[in-house]
Amino acid sequence: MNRLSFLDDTAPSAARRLLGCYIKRHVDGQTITARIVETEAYDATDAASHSFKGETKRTKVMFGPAGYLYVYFTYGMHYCCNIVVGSEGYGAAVLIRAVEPVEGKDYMEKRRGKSGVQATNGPAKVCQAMNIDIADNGTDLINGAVQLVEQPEVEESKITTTSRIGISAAKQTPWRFYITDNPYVSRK
DNA sequence: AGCGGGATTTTCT
DNA sequence: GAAAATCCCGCTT
Repeated sequence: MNRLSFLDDTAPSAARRLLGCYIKRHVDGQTITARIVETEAYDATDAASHSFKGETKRTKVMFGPAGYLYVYFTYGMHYCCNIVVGSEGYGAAVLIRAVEPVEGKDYMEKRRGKSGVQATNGPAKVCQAMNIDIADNGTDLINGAVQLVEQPEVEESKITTTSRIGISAAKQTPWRFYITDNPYVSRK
């Protein structure tokens, strides 16, 4: 087992557990670190998930083992990144919807052309800020240019659970999680 | 503060 | 050919 064994869990459990963890990005000769503050869970039983209708070329990474990065392109101009969770062969992942800059805040604000919470309070904003695109799809989160660093679990009492944003199917499923009162959360 | 539309292209039917 | 796990800007209250 590796240090990311906590990802081998159901998508909603892993999504809760990922709150507070760090994403480290190695790019342009520097290290960028961000704390995950908002997530959404998707799995194969879920009509809103890319994996719902089975594996395709696009969702191949989702069906692989946990601990890899799943990046997809959408709306003709945006990338969103997910952390693959659960068993190999089962399509599940957790969307990173918002992060709080820990290291390299200037780099992120410069790439975004925005400052403060506007730099990283949305899934496509996170990717733009951290310079993540389709070339990073399938990255190993232990050894790759994008890494996941486990942090102490966020207390259940500090986590808010809601329905997900921006989907048309399974709108009621309460699989969105965020750190209550964190200013970088995309929306209440 | 809230609503509505436009941008822009990959992916799957 | 339509939809898309979004963002930004402008217009109206």
